[in-house]
Amino acid sequence: MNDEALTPERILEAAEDVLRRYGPAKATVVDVARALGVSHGSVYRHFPSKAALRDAVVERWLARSGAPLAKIAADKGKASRRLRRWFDALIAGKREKALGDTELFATYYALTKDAREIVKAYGDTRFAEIEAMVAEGIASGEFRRVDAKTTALALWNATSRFYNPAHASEWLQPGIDDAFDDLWKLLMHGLIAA
Amino acid sequence: MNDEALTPERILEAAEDVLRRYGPAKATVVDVARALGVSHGSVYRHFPSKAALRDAVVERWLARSGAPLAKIAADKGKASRRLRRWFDALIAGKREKALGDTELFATYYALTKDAREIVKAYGDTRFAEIEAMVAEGIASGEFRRVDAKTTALALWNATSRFYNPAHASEWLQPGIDDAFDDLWKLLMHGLIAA
DNA sequence: GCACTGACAGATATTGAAATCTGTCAGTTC
DNA sequence: GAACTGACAGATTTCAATATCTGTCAGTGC
Repeated sequence: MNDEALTPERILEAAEDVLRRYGPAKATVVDVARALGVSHGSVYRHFPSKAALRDAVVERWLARSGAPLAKIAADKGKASRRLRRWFDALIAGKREKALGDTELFATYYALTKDAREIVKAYGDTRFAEIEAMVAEGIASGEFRRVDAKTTALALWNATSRFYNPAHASEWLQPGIDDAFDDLWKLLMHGLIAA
Repeated sequence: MNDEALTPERILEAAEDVLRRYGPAKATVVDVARALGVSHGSVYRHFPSKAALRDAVVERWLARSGAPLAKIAADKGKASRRLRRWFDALIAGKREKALGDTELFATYYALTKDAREIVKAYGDTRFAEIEAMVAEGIASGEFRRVDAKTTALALWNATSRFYNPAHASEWLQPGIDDAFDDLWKLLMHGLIAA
């Protein structure tokens, strides 16, 4: 047992461990409580439902994933280079997780399917970062005078094959980096001011 | 019973019916044989395994899906317009199937996961059509002097969100057509000769 | 001889009874 | 009295017995 106070934070850590160990299909609230040495009723004092607990785990995970991207977006320097670094980091992060610990990645991917709201908020934040970088590129004269929002969306859509977990099985294909680079060049050719 | 000769063609039709009715999880070779009024052993005289039968069903389905695209690719006229019509037809076809009969679409999508070879061949054929259209656009001076193969791949990758069944759930989002149009404009801006 | 059947072995799927889980809450503890 | 427990109802999952399916092949019938 543990005499530390039972906090949402401690519960989340235990929940992550349990999910990592048992996977999303087998992990139960009872398991989480057992790992903490408390009754499962106690867990329900801090989270109203199993779904809410899972959502919170996903939120923590996405917050960790998004931090380096927010950092890049806030950097100084040429917008085109920053955009490219941002997408490289996005793709590298996803790929590292997907290929590094396949099972854990599958677990988180499965969880995101039930946490649509959370995932949408994460997507909105990321999208805002792209849009801001595009807008900066336009303001500096580096990019054509396109609409920042629609262009950001076009970039986001165009690159989905390289970061969307639904495509994870394709990330092992040889030449995937070249394919991204070729696509990026085409997109930038359409975006850079003449 | 039926006194027509038992042919691969008749078996495929019955298999399609059975798959449509029961779905990929429940459809059995015994069901197909029952629908034809023969013993299941007879089916195995024409297809070496259940997997081969399913593959053949997928192959037929993909051949039907691909025909209109091949036709557009072989048309005359400006490459950029033809490319756009081709992608519009690809996307419209997928979307019509996905939203028209959700269950049947899910059935075929599930089948394609086990028919990788067949799907790859289909993808190669479609890819060759794009490449040919790009090459024609370059030859006519309409497009920049890009590499046809890498550019075709870039277009294929950039648009996957709009035709890949893994994204079918997103096809109902409002503004999806505008999003595709904006992406297309950006891509063409990068491709059309100055 | 050729197309087909039907019984078979081993693999897979179904089923329903038993076990476990989720979410609640009256009661216990400190 | 705030934090926690544990028993409970109803929902979901597990498990093992049972049924069905896949793929083969010797045998039947035309």
